[in-house]
Amino acid sequence: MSQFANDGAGNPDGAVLPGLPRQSLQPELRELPDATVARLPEYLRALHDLAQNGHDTVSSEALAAAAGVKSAKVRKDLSQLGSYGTRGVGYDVTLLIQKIEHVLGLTQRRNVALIGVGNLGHALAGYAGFASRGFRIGALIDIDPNRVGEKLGDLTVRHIDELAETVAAEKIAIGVITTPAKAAQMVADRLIEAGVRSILNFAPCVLAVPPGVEVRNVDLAIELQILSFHEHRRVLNAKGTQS
Amino acid sequence: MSQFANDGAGNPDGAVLPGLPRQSLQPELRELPDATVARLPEYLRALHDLAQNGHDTVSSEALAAAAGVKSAKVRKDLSQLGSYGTRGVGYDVTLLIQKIEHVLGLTQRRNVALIGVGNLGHALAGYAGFASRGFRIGALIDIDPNRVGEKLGDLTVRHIDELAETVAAEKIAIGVITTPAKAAQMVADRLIEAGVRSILNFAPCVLAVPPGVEVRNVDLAIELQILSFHEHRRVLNAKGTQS
DNA sequence: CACGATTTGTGCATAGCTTCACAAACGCCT
DNA sequence: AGGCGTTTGTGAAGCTATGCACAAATCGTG
Repeated sequence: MSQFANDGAGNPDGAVLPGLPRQSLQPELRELPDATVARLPEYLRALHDLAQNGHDTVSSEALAAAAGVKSAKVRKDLSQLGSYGTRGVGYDVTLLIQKIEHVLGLTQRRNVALIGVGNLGHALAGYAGFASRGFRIGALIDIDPNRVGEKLGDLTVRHIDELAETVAAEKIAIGVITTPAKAAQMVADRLIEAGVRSILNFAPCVLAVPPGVEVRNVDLAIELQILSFHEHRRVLNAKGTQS
Repeated sequence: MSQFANDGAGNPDGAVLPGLPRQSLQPELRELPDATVARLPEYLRALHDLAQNGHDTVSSEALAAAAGVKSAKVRKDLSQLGSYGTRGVGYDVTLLIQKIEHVLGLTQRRNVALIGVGNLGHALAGYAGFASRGFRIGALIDIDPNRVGEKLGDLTVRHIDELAETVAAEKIAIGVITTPAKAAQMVADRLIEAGVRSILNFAPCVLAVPPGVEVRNVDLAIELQILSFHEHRRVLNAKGTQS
């Protein structure tokens, strides 16, 4: 497996810096609930839509509708940022966008390396949504010599042995793993060794990483299986009620 | 937007059939906590790995390690299934696999329609992970006449106007939306009208759907933004402690 | 300037999830 | 048979997140 203890990499979990106080401190260092952090990007997306549609201000009610949550949640989340809405009016859209982008650290563009240029890797490399939301794909990496050298847009696929140099040269902050599962741990280890501390893992496996490294997993089959459960449950319930 | 009230489509939420009792009933109809349902697929993946490596039984401790969670969680989750582990020994791997697959409704293969055959759609169409985990891509749909007719593997891209017939003919249970955001709501409406009640949405937007329809959202940019937050936070903390 | 309509910010209750800790159950060995 | 080490299943405690409900603040208008 790996030289690291398994600290439970994954989205559902995540005690974040358990030693620190949740309240007070400079607003910069205040601990934010994970659930809130996960929703801020959704608000941000909604706010950008609203801004595009010419809204200057937005009420928690309206923002909640646009983001698919309840208004109380919005208010509580935003109050965590020490945000300045004005009572009777709502939130200033552009101000709120700035605030959220600041908290999420999106004021500087972050460079992403994509490791594994197969099916999914290709798709992500060509996905415009990254660039438009504050990220730049700064490197494409693979282990297959046949793929190395291939050009995609203005990037050339490089070999994984050049990972460390590439990470340094391109100031890579985030590694996206789109390799088969059996290669993923090795890739993660190398990324971490190269100094990367944020990993988005599409491989269907659990990565063991040392503390301080943040992993988020996206597993498409798992999503489908969860849907399958509800689908299945509907059928059972239907049978249950009709008898 | 849509004719439906926004019920808060999204992963973090989801009150599931609030009216029903959580306990007793036939074990088939017992309500399962959402958090548990979300983890069952992870256990399943780990169990398949273990089975492949020749393990006959597994302790909650070992399974927890393989799935990246704590052992108490595993035990509680599995006890929800009324699962039969044996004390002093652990869980029978193949039995547990069967049990979980049964609960998730994976005993029958489910057919998936993929709407939006762009970058990401192509990648998913070619992704072997679906087939190997109980799903079959039964239809490829697009709105662009230039893409309609294109062949991918043994499937031909069909026009969205044929969606309803295709859903019926191919017994589609799940719709996967990989269109641009502005088309997603329309696609969702059509899917629902055609009888689909489970949607996996890759478009960066909130879908409004009527009650009884299950939506799961996967937004890659959001995952990156959450990572960005932690990255940013690390820097702030470093500055905070060094002064 | 006062009033009414609106909307935020938040204390509090509730619900849901996680973790601990331990008794009960099991297999194995003597 | 009995004792020992192991491991499950679960009650209870603690923690996090959600949602309600309302006081405080703000704007517009007469």
